[in-house]
Amino acid sequence: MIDHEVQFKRFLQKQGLKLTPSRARILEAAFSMHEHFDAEKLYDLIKADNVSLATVYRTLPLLLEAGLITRTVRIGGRDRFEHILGHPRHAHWLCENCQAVIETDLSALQSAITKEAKALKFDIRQISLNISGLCWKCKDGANDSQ
Amino acid sequence: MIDHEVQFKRFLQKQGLKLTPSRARILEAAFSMHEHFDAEKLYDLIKADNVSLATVYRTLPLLLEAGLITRTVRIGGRDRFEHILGHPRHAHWLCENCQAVIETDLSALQSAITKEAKALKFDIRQISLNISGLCWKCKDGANDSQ
DNA sequence: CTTTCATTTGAGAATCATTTGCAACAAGAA
DNA sequence: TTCTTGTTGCAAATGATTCTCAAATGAAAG
Repeated sequence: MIDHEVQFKRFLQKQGLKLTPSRARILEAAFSMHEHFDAEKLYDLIKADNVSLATVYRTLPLLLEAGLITRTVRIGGRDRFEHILGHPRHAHWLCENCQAVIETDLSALQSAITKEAKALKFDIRQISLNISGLCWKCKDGANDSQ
Repeated sequence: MIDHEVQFKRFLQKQGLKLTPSRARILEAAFSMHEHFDAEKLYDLIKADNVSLATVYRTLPLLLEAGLITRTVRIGGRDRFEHILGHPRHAHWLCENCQAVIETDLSALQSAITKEAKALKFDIRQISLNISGLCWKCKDGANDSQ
């Protein structure tokens, strides 16, 4: 059993839940994605295995709570996620024109945020830094705004 | 005419649009709120003046583009906004348990972000730093998770 | 293996914030 | 006035997410 599967199983058991085949399949699919994904994209990947979209939606919050995935940007009315494997904390730069998503390291900000958290006595579960605007491509020439 | 109204009018004219009574009313309502608000809350405030919810939804993006309001946190499936007046950039700390929203200054991070933007040649329109987790109240005693 | 009992699941219906289509309007230009 | 273009309220449409429910499954104990 792979590392993150063990982690998920442990998390589920702590809540009296089980690592069912469907859940394992969803987890696997999530970790097979090396970019952002949304519920629909995940579903496309596994619907052949007879896993319903409802179950995908039911499992996503569990993965979130287990700390195995994070919610990142929201595009076109859809929540996007990404798994944590090899994804150190990063900021998302979202171009309003071409919808491109650029990622950058967050470590420069990390310490400032942690310090603030200590002052607030806040227990951080997730940090999400999204900066929207225009990427270098759309900023100059491509004035086809909208 | 108030300052932000002038600003909105100017913005609209630049796109060949007009500052209609409905739009002015929505702008006014948005600036009368001194906390976060969502479309519905705004609508409640002005429906007596015969402004439709559809127009509220149509105007929100305009205010956003004009830089007069920002989209902040998303709670209960609803987008929340806030006007910029007297609201310097800040982070939102969202408690997953009691849904409280705490705001803190962003200036400590501002420079790091600006530096990164320069490197990326990215034209920043909006910065949104949301940190979710547990506030000091819910972190300790209140273990009524979920 | 069988019973028990809580958890899970797929399928489809239901929700609910947000968008859109449309016909009536308003305002400026010609 | 007439043409054109943007605007609005209303109602209907959309679309992601959630819920319902009866059937299936799983773990534990006999």
